[in-house]
Parts: sequence; structure tokens; C-alpha cells
Amino acid sequence: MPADDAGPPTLTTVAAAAGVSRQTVSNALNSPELLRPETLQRVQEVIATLGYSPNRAARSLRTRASHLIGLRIEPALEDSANALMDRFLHSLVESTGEVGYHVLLFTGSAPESDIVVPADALEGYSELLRSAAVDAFIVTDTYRGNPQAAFLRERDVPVVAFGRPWDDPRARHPWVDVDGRAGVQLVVDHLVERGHQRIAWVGWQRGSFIGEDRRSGWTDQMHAHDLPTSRLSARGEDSVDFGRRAAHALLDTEGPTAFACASDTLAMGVRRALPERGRAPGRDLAVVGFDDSLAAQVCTPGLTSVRQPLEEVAVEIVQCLEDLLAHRPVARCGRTLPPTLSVRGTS
Amino acid sequence: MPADDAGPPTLTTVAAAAGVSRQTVSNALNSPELLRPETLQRVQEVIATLGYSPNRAARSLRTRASHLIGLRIEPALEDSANALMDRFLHSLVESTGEVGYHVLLFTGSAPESDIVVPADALEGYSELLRSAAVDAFIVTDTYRGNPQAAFLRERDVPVVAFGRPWDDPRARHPWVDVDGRAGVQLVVDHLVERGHQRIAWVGWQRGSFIGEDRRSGWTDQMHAHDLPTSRLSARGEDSVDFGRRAAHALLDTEGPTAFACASDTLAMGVRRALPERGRAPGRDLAVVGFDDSLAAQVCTPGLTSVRQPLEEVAVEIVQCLEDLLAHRPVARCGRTLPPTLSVRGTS
DNA sequence: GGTTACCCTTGGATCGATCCACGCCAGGAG
DNA sequence: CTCCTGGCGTGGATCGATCCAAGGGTAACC
Repeated sequence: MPADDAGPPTLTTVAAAAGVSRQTVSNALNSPELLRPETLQRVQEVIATLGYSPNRAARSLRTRASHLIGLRIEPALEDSANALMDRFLHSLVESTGEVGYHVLLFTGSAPESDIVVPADALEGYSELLRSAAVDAFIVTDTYRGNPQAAFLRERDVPVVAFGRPWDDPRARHPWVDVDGRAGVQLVVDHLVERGHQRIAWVGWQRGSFIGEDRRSGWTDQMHAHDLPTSRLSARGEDSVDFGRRAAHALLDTEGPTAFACASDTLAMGVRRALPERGRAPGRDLAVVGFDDSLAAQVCTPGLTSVRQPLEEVAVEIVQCLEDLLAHRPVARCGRTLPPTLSVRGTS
Repeated sequence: MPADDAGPPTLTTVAAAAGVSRQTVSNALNSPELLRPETLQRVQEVIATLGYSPNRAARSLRTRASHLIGLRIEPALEDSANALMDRFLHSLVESTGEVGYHVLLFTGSAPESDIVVPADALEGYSELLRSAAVDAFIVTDTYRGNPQAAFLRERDVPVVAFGRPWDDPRARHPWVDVDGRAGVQLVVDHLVERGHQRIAWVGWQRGSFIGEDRRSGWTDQMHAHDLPTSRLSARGEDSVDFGRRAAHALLDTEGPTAFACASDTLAMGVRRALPERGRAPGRDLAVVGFDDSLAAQVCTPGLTSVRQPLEEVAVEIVQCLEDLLAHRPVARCGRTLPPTLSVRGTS
């Protein structure tokens, strides 16, 4: 019975030092209400003195719970979506930490086809789950159809998605998403309040669920204000250059006084176009972006932009996760959160 | 002996199905060379059929190795440093994955004082280590003095740092860093090649190790080309506005034809100043940044910038980690990697 | 005095992989 | 014919925490 021989202390070590039994120490940690207050305190003191903390491997083995949440990181694309991921990741780690979970990152090397998810792509998930390395997953493919979540859910893999199952509204896995439509509605309201009437939309091509969702915020809210949308909409790729060209085209014929954009990237393009016609972004000629990226915050004047409530998303996801892991019925299967508007110099 | 009752298969399950003993299956996984090829193949087939993978908790408990690497995420600061972290994180996860490790994220809630690292701040690390949750740590406080690495190392915590121990060159923990000085030397060479002679420096205040390191690349290489540096240097906070003011001040009196900046943020400020004097960034009046941030890539014309080789940093760190964990003497205690130059429209 | 409740002890089993020490068998060498 | 070695089987112990069941004290109560 090596007491203070080598390595970190164990339950037995602590028990011996505190003059109680293993069981009592275990109870002190897991069911403190079973102990008499004075005993509890004594045990806790010894735990603190010895710097004991329970071996996670042993605990996991016995309880069949690793208290780890798996998150797959996609190969780095240096775009604004990634900057979002970073903010999200921070919040997520914090939220999970508060309820005693940690985040385990992994990466799937297998490339995926577009629609059909081959078994290979799920291999990473499957392996981690079979080896009991993680208790659940969070999937974050917000920017595509995100078929993985439903796929995993069908196989009884505990999973919560950041992003709606756009392509299958009947999917029954829990998800949390940001209400892009509501975000753009905020933008329109804000611009109308500033006196704008001819508000143009610069967005993505048809076919992007997220793009259409954001755009619907523009059309709906414009109509709600009895404002015209006809010929005021441009669609194209998500690039600075398209934003610039779209702004020129709209200014040539339609005389808009404000631009609501589907992304900061497009908004940066619109901004770029204005000086080329001797105008400047500001109250009179407004530009609003989406995502509140670093670029939006750094440029002068700052770009007004829709900010996703990623911190709240993380909190919601963790709540779902807790329900899921406790085998409680998850309160809400899907939930959308409203973004906010960061108002800066361009509006 | 529940064969295919519930839960994932275990060693015993596989052994029974393959008609061999537990030990043989274990050997098939950990010391395949001990098995006759035909036996090995048979066992592997059964493993594949049953979809077996060893329980990580059990393995960790027995071998005292979790195959997890701890990485602490600092509270989100939305600056360019964070964008770097993201790129680094991706590479790191990939590199660690290739050698059978995963990355575990955690966060320390305790605030830190400036110099003295209180025991509290290390609590997060310590707890994870005592509970045998991780085998080692990576610390990434590149942008400060980074006292934690040395501190942890002294306590025999396996740790590799991304970032030099600036304040204590004799620290003996392994580290990998990017050679900022060499990066700026690249910039100077590039600008000289483009015909520039009066190259200004826009950097940070004294006292920042990293700032001084980068600046030394400018002074050294300017002198190597027999070019003047006198009165061509501006120092201030890392903000767009300071960059702008510095550019104006330098243009007022010194007539520089190129600006080398300590960060993309400063460079964006310099860029901003040029149109205000009827000039435009480009070959004739060059601006170069540092970090190759998204903003540098997205703006028009694109900002030439120094790109940190984060992918290589990750690979090097993982190599150190392997040595460390194998109790091999770490090949190089510290190592710096040269950055590259992403040349774009502003130079 | 007996009952009840409360607090704690005791000793064991269990999770699943690995480590260890044998033991067994076949084939080739001596 | 024996010895030896490579390939594999067998049974048990081990890692450390938790689960389980039974039991021994003490104090308060009727």
C-alpha cells in the first residue's frame, strides 16, 4: 500500500489520510449530502491538501461517461466563416466547462461528396464513439445542407447541431441556429428609421438556404414597410468584387440610398464602389453587412453589421446536450436565436 | 458472457469471435509482429466486422496515457491574433491526429496578474494533469511574456510552447516560434528589389518583445542595404488609427516611399491615410503588413503581408511532443521557423 | 429496552485493456 | 530422442473509481 510513493494520490490514499473509508471519500465527491457536515469538511480538507482529483480514466471506465464532447474541425478555409467558428469555439469551451465537460477536437481526413455522406466520412465520429472517447458530438456545418446531424441521430449518436437541417425540416435531432431572416429585418428597420426608402439587397445566388433565408428578411420587412423591392436585388458569388459590381449596377439605374448585404465580404465590395463614384459610405448612403467580422470592425468608417449571438448559441447547445446525455427528452428540438445589430459609421 | 448483447464489442467479444485469446487480440493491436500473418489477418477481419475499437478509458487507466493534448483557450479577444489561432488550431489538430493524439480544449476562468503567475492560474492545468486527463500541454501565449511554459516545465509538466521564452532565454522547455525578424527582413528585401530606398517602419511601443524583434529585422536589413533608418520609425499602439496618424506624420516630413508595418492592423491604418493625401497604395507607395489576416486578403488592392508558417509550427510542436512523451531527450530545445511573404497589390 | 434513523465501514465486484508468468504444442536442431 | 524456440492459450492481477449489500456503531425516540 504505497501511500505517498509516486504519482498523484488516489481514493485510497485520501481515505487513509482522512481516516475514513474509500466509500466515504467517494461519497464526499459524488453525494456530499450523505456525509455529516464535519466529516465532509475534514475529507475536503484532505483532498485539498493532497491535491487529489479523481482519475478520469478510471471514472470513465466505471461510469461509461467520458465527459468529453467531440467537435470536428473542418480543413481551414480562410474566410469569414472561420472567424465566426473561432468566436463560437471560445464560447462553447466556456459553456461546456461550466457543466463539467471538455471539448475534444478531431478532424476527418476523408473527403466528402456533396449529398451522399459515405460511411467513410462518418468513420471519425464512429470511431470516437465506439471507443467511448466522447459522450456526444456537436456538428457545425451550418454553411451547407448539414446532412451529418440527421445521419448521426438516426444511428442513436447523441448529437446537437449548430445550424438548421434546411433540407429536411422533419429531422428530429436537436439543433440551434441563428435567425438570419430576423437579422436582416433588423437591418431594414434600422435603415428605415434612418429615413431610407430605396434599400437594395446584395446577396448570394439562389440555392443557398442561408442566403434565401437572409434575403427573405429583406423582402418581408420591406413589404411590411410598404417599400418597393422590385429591381433592387442583386445576386452573385460571395466576393468583394461581386459586391462592388453589384453596387455599381444598382447605382447606375435604381438610385438606392442603402445597401443591405448578405455578408461582410459583399458589403466591403459595396463600400469599395462608392468612392469610385465620388460618394462615401455613411448616413446618406448606407452599407450594412452580416457577421460582424474583424474587417467590419477595423475599417474606417466602421461597417454596420449583423452580429450573430454565438455566445448564446453555445449556451443553448450545451443545454440541449445536457438533456440529451441525461436521457431527458430534449426540451426543444430546434431553436433559433435572434442576432443583434452592431451599428457603426456606414449607416 | 454477453456476446452481442448490448454496447460496443470488447476484447473478450472479439477474442471469442475470432477463436483466439484476449491476449492474442491485444497483441494483434499493439504488437502485430508477434502474430503469425494468417492469425493476424483473421483477427483483423473480425475486428473490422464487429467494428471493434479499444475502450480508451480502459486503455488509459492501464497504460497511464490518455493520448490527449491539452490546449487552453483564452477568452475571446476579437483581434487578428485570434484569426491566427484559428489557423494554428486546424493545423495542430491535423498534426496531432496523425500520430494518434487528440486535442482537448479547456479554459481557465481565473484571471491572471501580469508577472507573477498565481497558483490559481495554473489550477486548470494542474487539475487536468492530476486527473490524468491529458498527457501534455501546448501553451500559446505567444503575444505576452509567456511565463507559464517555464513554470509548468519546472514542475515536470510535459509542455511545448508556441512562442519563445522572451523574458528568460535560459528556460529549458521546448518551444517553437516564428522568426518575426526574418519576416521583416524579407519585407525589406522585397521593397528594395522594387526600387524603394526610404522605407519607414510603423510599429509598436518599446517593451513588446515581439515588436522589438520585428523591428530589428527592419533596422538590420536596412543597414545591410546601406539605407537610412533615421527618423523613419514610428511607434505606437496597435490600432488602425495610430497607423493612419503615423503615416501622415512620416509623409509630412520624411517622404518615405514604402511602409513596413508590425501588423496588418497598422498597415490598414497606413493604407487609409494615403487617399487622404491624394495618393494610392501600390508599387510607387508601398504598404506591407504582418500576419496575412483576412482583412489583408480581402481589401482592394490586396495588402502585401508576412505570413506565419503555422502549419509547420504545428508539425514541429507535435514532434517535440512525441519526443517529450517518449522520454526521449527533445532534439532541439527551441526552434524558429521563417515566415513567407504574400505579395499583393500594395507593393 | 427496543426501535428507528443516521453515518460510516467493510469487503467485494465491476468496467475493459494490458501486463505477467506460465504452459502447451509443433517443428527444427543437436 | 531430447532441447529449444516461436506462436499462441490460460488464468490471474492490475489500473482507480464506483456500485452494491450487509453490517456496526451512536444517539434520539417511544
